[in-house]
Amino acid sequence: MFIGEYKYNLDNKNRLALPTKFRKMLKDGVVITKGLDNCLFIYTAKEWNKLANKLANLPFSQAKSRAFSRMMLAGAMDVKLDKQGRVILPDYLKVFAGLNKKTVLAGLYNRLEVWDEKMWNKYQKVSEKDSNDIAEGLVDLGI
Amino acid sequence: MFIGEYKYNLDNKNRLALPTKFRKMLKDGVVITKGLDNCLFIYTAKEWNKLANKLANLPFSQAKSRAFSRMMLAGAMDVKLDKQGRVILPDYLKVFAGLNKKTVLAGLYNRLEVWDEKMWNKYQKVSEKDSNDIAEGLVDLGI
DNA sequence: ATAGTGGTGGTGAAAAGTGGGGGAAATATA
DNA sequence: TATATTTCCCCCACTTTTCACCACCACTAT
Repeated sequence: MFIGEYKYNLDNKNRLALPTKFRKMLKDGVVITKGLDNCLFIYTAKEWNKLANKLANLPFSQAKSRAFSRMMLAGAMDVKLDKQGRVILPDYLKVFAGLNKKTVLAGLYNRLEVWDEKMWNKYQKVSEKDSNDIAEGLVDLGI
Repeated sequence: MFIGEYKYNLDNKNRLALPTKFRKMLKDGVVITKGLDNCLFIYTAKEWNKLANKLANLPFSQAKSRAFSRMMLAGAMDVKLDKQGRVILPDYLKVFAGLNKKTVLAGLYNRLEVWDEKMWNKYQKVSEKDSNDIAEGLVDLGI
């Protein structure tokens, strides 16, 4: 599964390289969707299907369900890797995540996250400062 | 199934192109109807039948059920795709959804939604503000 | 030092988006 | 009823975009 932090450049054709060591796992294509904290989530087809099946059964009569589905489902896009291990990012995802040239890919076990480098650094800085406080709150989760 | 966000132009003959990757699923024709939040819903024949059965079984003794059924059933129209993968939108649906030239198609798993681009952007903006609520919804799904 | 691997940019062919014209069917009118 | 006119729909064509493949450069490891 995915761990680690990787830096890549988004080229002017919106192509983003995925870390070499993960490419064999991702060769059949991935699903990229809007994540939390202004980043993008990348899932394998398998992991995505688990998530999508839960989402598919939400009732469209509830306004909140609709908003939720529109973010996660309409926000998603399944893409294939080219021979160099790159994916093409749709414009709307690039805009959503505020991506410029320098991006950071972060492995979070069952997903990869895509961050604009500046936002990543800012987030890191804030999180480091608060990490002690954050850790205190994790007792409830058994950590 | 349908995921993703796609931009298309509605031409001056009310023709709307459907996303290329979905056309093989839709080649036998689709049902377009009035949706919620001022957009249109597009279903395959199969998915439409499921929905229509549910609607038909709503208790017609309740005014709200009747109103909802009238919107979705009387609002529906089955259309075929031309050789270019386009459908013709009836005027009343175009008016209902406030469509101009620039439209957005959104994949919501078992349906496609048709939005006027401006309304879509406005909706997205509002939803982003509610993203905290949406994130808490994720917890309920075990995500 | 050299070979191999990985990141990045470019190019050409194929496909997709979009607009228009022509023909058939339908309706209206004489 | 026949003819003329209009509307609708199908097909064709052009232009733009996309995608797959190729090539180059840099860095690393043997």
